[in-house]
Amino acid sequence: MGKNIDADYIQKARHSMAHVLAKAVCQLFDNVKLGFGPPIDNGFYYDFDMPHTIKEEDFAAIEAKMAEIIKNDEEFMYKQIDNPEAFFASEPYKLELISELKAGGEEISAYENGGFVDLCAGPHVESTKELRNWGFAVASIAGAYWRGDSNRPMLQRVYVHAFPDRKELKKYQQFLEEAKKRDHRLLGNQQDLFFFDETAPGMPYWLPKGAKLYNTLLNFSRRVHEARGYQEIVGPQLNHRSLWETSGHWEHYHENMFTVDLDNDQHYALKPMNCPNAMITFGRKNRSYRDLPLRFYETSYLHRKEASGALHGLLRVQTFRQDDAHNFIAQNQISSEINEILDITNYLYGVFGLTSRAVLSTRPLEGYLGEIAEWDAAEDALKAVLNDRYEGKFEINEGDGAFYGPKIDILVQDVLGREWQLCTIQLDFQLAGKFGLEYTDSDGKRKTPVVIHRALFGSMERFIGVIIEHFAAKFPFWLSPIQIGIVPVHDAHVGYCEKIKKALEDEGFRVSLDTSEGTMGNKIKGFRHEMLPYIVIVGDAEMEQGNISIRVRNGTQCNNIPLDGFVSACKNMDKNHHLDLIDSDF
RNA sequence: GCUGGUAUAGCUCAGUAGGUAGAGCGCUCCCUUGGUAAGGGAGAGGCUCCCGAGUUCGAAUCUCGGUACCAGCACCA
Repeated sequence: MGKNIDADYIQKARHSMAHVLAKAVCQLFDNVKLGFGPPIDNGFYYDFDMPHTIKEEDFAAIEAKMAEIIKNDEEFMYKQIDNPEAFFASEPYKLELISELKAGGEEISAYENGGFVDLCAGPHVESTKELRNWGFAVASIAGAYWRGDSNRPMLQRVYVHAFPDRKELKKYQQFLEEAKKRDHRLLGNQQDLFFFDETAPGMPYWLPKGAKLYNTLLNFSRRVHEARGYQEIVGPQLNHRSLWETSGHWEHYHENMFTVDLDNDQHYALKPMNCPNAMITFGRKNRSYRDLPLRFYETSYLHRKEASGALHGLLRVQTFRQDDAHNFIAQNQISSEINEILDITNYLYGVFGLTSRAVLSTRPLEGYLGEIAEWDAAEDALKAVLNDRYEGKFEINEGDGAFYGPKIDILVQDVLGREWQLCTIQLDFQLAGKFGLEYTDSDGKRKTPVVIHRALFGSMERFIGVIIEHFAAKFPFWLSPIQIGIVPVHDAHVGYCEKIKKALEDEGFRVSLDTSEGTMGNKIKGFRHEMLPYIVIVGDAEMEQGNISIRVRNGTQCNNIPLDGFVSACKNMDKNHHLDLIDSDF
């Protein structure tokens, strides 16, 4: 090819291929109106508006037509259009863009390949010839609002996977297969962790093993926060609407709240967030500057009514718990407190082997509350902290903060390189004031505290969904719902197995002994299917020597090792949250 | 909420121009008493084929409405 395949070239080629797709679709179907066709990470898409509804059956024909166009060696040529409104008269979406471009004083440019002209700023590859070795496949079809606006028409979006050669496409498709196997909904069902019922959409039922996982994680979070000076509180599930009016939720968040209307015309709502009750709790007493930072940790159940199409396994639910806290601080404690919170976050994510990056969202241009000077000071403080911690490598989303204060979001990458937003740390200059909260400063004056809303795992449900996929349900020892399975070679060994089980349980481990009928091979199969970290196997040889043999989840076999050596290894993994299983030197 | 799709045994799925449903795995029982991911044989499971209404002599199969789920969009922890 002789072309330099760098990221820019790939973008250019994908975008060129989007034109090929558009041409193919225009040739195959009648009355096609064109929207946008940009390149994306795994290829490109193009939005169409047309009477024919594209179905999966159409994919092959589209691919064949695209291949034909590519084979034709069509040159991409810049095309001067003197009267774009006339030229694109039958393309309403393009006309909209043209008028906007003109209003912005920008040039109207178009590209042509093989007689097909599309409004486009370019650049493109020289000819479809360059796309000959590319691997591409129509991936899916979906509805997408014109310009992402739910009030505007919905177009048909065709997604195409496209890579510089067929091998890479294949590799990407295999990656998708792998991701599919790790889908937490699939694994959650296979591993008996959780399920959903039609009568409670978006509200998971936790099965015994899932509940074990959930509680292990929650208790870990509790211990970490307690050690860092957080105090756990538990507020009510249901509050009278007057509370939500004070906090502003009744006005701004009503659509997302499950409300309860009583016969006596009193109205309540299930809490969608913990903050208002934390405010009430702070206000219960006179507070001194000596009490700050005051950190209330809370993991209550939250309920949020979501658009039906938004629900997605554990990653988007309607009832969930957070490792939530509200930190009340003085103005001059912002830096130190944010630093402290980022410390905890890094520690927590490190335990799971998750890497992360930070995004700072700053003051919105409109609709923000408070003084600009206060915002600027806070943003400078946050930038300084992030600069220090991430060596300048963090993103800034200008104007994307909440109306009440700037925020830091942490995005986490899992082993497959996919990114999830879990953690959010939000400064709030407004809420304490709404509740009339004050503390007495060292100079005797009454001051309003700054509040930090922060959830580090985010929602426990979403976090569990992410780590199920991250670990492919092969959890580290400390987190495994069942840590050790025991298999007797035959019935005569059951008594010895029971002794081992008791010894392990006395040390606090979660153990399962299979005394059912059936071959040991089947029992081992069952435990392996459950992804248990260790399977202890004992028969005559082990009984004689008072030892055990272990089958480690990674396939390693350790024969005739002392029980106490195994126990201390397990204790070590539990205490230090080892990511890997110890498989030697017991 | 929007666009398109799916809804049949515990799981994965097949099926019939509309005439009271099948496979594999799992499960149960019997035989096998075993040394590390499926030993052999037999059998049970759906009788509302997601729910409701309609068409029809007859609907799980057709039509309409609803619900849930799936792929996206929008929204979001």
